[in-house]
Amino acid sequence: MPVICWFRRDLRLADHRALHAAVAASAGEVIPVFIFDDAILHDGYVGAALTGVTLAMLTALDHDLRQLGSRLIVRHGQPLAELQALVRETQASGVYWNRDYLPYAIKRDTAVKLWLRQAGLQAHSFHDSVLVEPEGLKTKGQQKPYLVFGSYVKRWSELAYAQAEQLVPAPTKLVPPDADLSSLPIPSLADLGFELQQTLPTLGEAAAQQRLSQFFDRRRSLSVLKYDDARELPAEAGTSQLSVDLRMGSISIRQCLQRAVDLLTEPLSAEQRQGVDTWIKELAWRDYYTQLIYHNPQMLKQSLDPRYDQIEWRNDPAEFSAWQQGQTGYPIVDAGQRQLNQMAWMHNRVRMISASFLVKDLLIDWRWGERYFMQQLCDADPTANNGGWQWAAGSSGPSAQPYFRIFNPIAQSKKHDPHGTYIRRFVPELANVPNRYIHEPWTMPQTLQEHLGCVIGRDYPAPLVDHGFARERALAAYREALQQPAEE
DNA sequence: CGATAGTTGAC
DNA sequence: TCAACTATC
Repeated sequence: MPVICWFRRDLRLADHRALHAAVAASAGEVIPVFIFDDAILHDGYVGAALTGVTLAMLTALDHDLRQLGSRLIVRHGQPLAELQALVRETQASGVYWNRDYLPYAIKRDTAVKLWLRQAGLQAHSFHDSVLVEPEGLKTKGQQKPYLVFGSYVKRWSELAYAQAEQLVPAPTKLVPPDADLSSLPIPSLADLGFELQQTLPTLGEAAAQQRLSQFFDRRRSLSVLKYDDARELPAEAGTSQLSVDLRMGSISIRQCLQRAVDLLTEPLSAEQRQGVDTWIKELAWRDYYTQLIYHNPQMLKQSLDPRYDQIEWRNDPAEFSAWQQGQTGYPIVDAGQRQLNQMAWMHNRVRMISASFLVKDLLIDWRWGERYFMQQLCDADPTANNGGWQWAAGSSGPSAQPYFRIFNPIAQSKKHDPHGTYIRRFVPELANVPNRYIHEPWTMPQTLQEHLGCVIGRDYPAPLVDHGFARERALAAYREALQQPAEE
């Protein structure tokens, strides 16, 4: 009897636990299914870039399945109803899937599991998309979920490393679904009501494997061995570029960790070892935020520390618009926002600078920024994005980013883009501005501005706000909100 | 309980 | 040094 393998954010064949188990249970008679869900597609957070990524990944998955003699069955509707129809049509004995930990997904999957059990069918869900599941790691004494990353990560490694030793292979052959089992064509973006200007990277499992190999290629000048320093430089390609693959599951998180752990067994300098360790820590952040939101689902809508929702945000629409378009007058912020608008991706260091600027300098509610990033980023992931924004706002509990630590966009720019390479790449108006002025072009003498054809206020915006002033304003607003006890 | 520490900072 | 607080063991 066939079984259904329900693909969601795990669009690959290698080290896919639900697929592996489904193949074993059915002797390869697996119905691979993806269901477009309007509740997700039109929730106001999902943008053209993430949707485009999903479509490309599905096309690649279908292609890869066909290499094994099978094909992807695509449906569109309410997941429960669609699965019920598919079970009827295929006489499947059950449904297999990898677990997802967001509130909507939990509710959806629980309903599916309940129906399957009541119908006497198999319901099998798997630990797959994270290294350590949210219930898998609690504090020692009280068995409570962790709030502090440092404490979490101390005990995370051992559990995570054990997972990295348990990879399962991709199937080598699959029984094709019945020829008359209907499948929708993979839609175009326009079909789904989206329009995408940006060019996306090459996507799919093969592309993901290539990105992983490149990042771990010791011969390349910017491999994981240089990650500790190189990740801070937005002008360099010093990051793994795997965020989109980890978002859609075109690569297995266990395989990522396995590569890193393998590399650590080789002789490495202290600096190289630090690069690998730091990257592994980034994988831990992913699990940390997953469990934080799993145990505190309200933080998707509110600050984890409710006092931060008492901040009197200014929420100026014109300033928000200027930030979105990369017209704040702060070159590093504008470069970041324009990179986002041009590439549907932004370097992580600049995400932090830009987020801090929106929240602290402009005093705009972090949720506005969170939503815009979700709509624009090709790697948009509710968990990582919410975690990152709450961190920038300082609002996620016992934060190591206290509210009085306010990023200075000029100092950050000098430190992480010292030659202005990144700025000039995305802000062409500033291409001819000398290094001395590139981080704060409004300090250029008037004659130089005119000589360069880069007059502040005409060719490039004057700063939206003075950082020194904005810093004091933010400190006052935060102090005021935090002094008051939290309202219910 | 008391001791210790808190992603990536700024002034 | 910044301000004090809280999570964790």
